[in-house]
Amino acid sequence: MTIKEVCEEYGLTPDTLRYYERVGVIPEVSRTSGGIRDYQEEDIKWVENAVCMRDAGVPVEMLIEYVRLFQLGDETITARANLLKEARERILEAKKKYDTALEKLDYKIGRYEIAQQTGVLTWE
Amino acid sequence: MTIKEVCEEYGLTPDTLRYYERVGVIPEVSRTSGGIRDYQEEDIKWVENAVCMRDAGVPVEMLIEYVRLFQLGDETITARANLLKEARERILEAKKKYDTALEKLDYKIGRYEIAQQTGVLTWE
DNA sequence: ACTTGACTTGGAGTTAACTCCAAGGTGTAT
DNA sequence: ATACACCTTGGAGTTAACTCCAAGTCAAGT
Repeated sequence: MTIKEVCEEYGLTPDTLRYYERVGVIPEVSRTSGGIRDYQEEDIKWVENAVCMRDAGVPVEMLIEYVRLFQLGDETITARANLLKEARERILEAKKKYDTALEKLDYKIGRYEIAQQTGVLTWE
Repeated sequence: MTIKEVCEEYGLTPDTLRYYERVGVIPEVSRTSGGIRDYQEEDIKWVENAVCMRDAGVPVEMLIEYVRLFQLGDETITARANLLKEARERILEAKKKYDTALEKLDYKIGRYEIAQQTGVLTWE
């Protein structure tokens, strides 16, 4: 799979994918004899994972650390597990904040709905 | 209320609060005769709102636009309502992605839990 | 063989959202 | 009235995460 195809699949730009590889968000990608990236299933799994975690706000730094530990082998299993748990905690925290904001927004939007009938936004 | 007190209350730095005011994330704050910020209830509501929305990933640009519209008065009620709805949609989208990531993480963490007993991470 | 378009690298540039700094003013406690 | 801590502004600097660019290589079609 070429870099373009992977990008289309996951909604990234080639620059972003190359950047991910360069800084270690994903391990080095397989190449053709000519040096052109040719993503294998394994590579694509890493990409998918990176996209998923980035979409959930997991910092690039954390993904790099995970890949680094992964490449060190089975001794780092505990460390990797801890990293994953930290990521989960962060996401849960963020989600809580999102819910607070949603409540606020729903309340406000409700008030605006009424205001749009009357043309005036009352109280507060 | 001084800038420091507000900061402690909401977990911001004075620089951030002043920045919010400067770029218009919150309207101009009340001052003492000497020119020092003295946050009134009204000002604090704006701060609270800004913090809540920023924590949910709503971009500064969007908050600025909301404040701008607010200051234009009741003609902008529909525009403001639309802005709020857009913010809500974005947050809902983000939350979905967070859930996807959480599922993935929970699955992985489960596998790591097993791996930690055996010392080896099998399959995949 | 030649054109064309996509790919390569290393490095520089951009954007959003702060964060820091210098030079000076304020205000309360000795 | 003089420290002292904290406040002010305008502007510059930083950080994370891309994003763009130049100069060159590769590969598919004619």
